[in-house]
Amino acid sequence: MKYSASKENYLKAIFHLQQEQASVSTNALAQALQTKAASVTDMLKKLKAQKLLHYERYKGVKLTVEGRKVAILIIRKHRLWEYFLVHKLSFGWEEVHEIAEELEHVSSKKLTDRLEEFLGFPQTDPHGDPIPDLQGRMPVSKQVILADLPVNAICTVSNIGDQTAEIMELLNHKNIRIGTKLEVKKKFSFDNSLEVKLRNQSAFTISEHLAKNLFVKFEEPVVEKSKPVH
Amino acid sequence: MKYSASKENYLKAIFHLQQEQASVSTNALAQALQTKAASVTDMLKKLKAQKLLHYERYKGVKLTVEGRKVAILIIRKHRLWEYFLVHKLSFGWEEVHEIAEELEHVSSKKLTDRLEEFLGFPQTDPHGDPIPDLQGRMPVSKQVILADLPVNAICTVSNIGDQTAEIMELLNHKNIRIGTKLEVKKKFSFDNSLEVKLRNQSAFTISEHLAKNLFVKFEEPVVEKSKPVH
DNA sequence: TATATTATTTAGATTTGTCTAAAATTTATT
DNA sequence: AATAAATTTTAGACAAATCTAAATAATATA
Repeated sequence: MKYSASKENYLKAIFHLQQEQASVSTNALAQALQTKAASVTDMLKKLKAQKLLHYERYKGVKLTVEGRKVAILIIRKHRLWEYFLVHKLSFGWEEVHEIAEELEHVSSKKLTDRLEEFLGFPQTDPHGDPIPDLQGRMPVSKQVILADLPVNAICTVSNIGDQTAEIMELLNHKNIRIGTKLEVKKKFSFDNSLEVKLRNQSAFTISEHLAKNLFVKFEEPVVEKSKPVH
Repeated sequence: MKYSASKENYLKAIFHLQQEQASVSTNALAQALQTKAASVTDMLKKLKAQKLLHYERYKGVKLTVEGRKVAILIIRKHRLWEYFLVHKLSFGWEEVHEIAEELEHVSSKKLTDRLEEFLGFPQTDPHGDPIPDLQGRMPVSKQVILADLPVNAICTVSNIGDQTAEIMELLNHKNIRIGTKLEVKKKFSFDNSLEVKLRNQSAFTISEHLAKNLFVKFEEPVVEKSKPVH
């Protein structure tokens, strides 16, 4: 079955919002899709008629199994194209989202699968988000928020929360990207800012806001084992 | 300026039809776009209002300079994507047209230009059609129809006329593609069929219909120079 | 040239996705 | 619990792109 770009965007938005809350409200969708609540209601009725979601008026929506499948395949396309744009066409990671929003609606399944092969079956997109496989299985990455790490923790940035142009600008400036290794040097309880250090660089401070938007893979701090004396 | 996929398709179709006739009729467009004449009339009015074409009722249409520019940029995108699909994703040349019809409407100019660079600035698409450059200049290839060649002529296939799945199927079967060298062995006036020969292959017959759909670059037949006796 | 045929346009509908404004429902607050 | 506030839905409208059927214009034919 083929759905309009607009419908695909609704399904995708619902999928993402469902990560936070099991049931998604009309208003939340309207905000996510930059449209009006009335338009959302209209569309939900159509998507319900197509059995892509469970919806009862005033109750919010959930995707059906089918709706979820469609959403994941869009996300798969989006992330594969992002990977292509960054690693083959040398785009900056902060500029690819918008273009991928268009490319993800190109329908050919064969194209998606060939693209994946051409890219060497990447596991995550340039923002660190996992790429669902062609059966629509998406690895769940168990990552942790940078803000939650203890002092002296060493970690690798694996994902960016709010992928806005603003955060990307800041991260570029601070030279932080997916895969960057960080060490937490100090935490200030006054404003919850923390001081971090990159390899071969002096430490600098990042705000609580930023630290809550950086997902990392946490590696246990290496304990300086004192050499046995003999 | 950004135009809808539908409008872009109209401009593209008019451009192609203008290669044949200076002025394009409503019916010709309806047929090319697989739609009804009434729908064409409606759209022509809108495109005229946007100054993309010259149109007076009952008189047919021509693209304006602006309309032509838009059309060529779509064609540029179409052909670059076709090249990508064949040379990077290993698609067969007969299956890429449909996918490129979708990809050509992705708007980012930067994407198109980066793609062109990534592909190494190809001059023609997999069907042999020239790829316009980023200023919208398109090389005019002076090719000739295979049917018009004299006996003994040697030529290289440079373009396919009607790029339908049907002709592609036939050409694949006969092992003819862009770049294939052919020698015209015989011409039969009875049905205008002709016998051709590929390198290292025995001669076979092709129909007039096919011969009129194969564009070739003609090389003067090599005259067997008798070796000087001494 | 008058008439038949074909091509094109107009008029009026339809579908998709959106909107505003008003009404209905749910949730929060006194 | 009654009322206020917020959320959600309905009703009615609109723009884009399409359609059918009828009307009009251009072209071909007798």
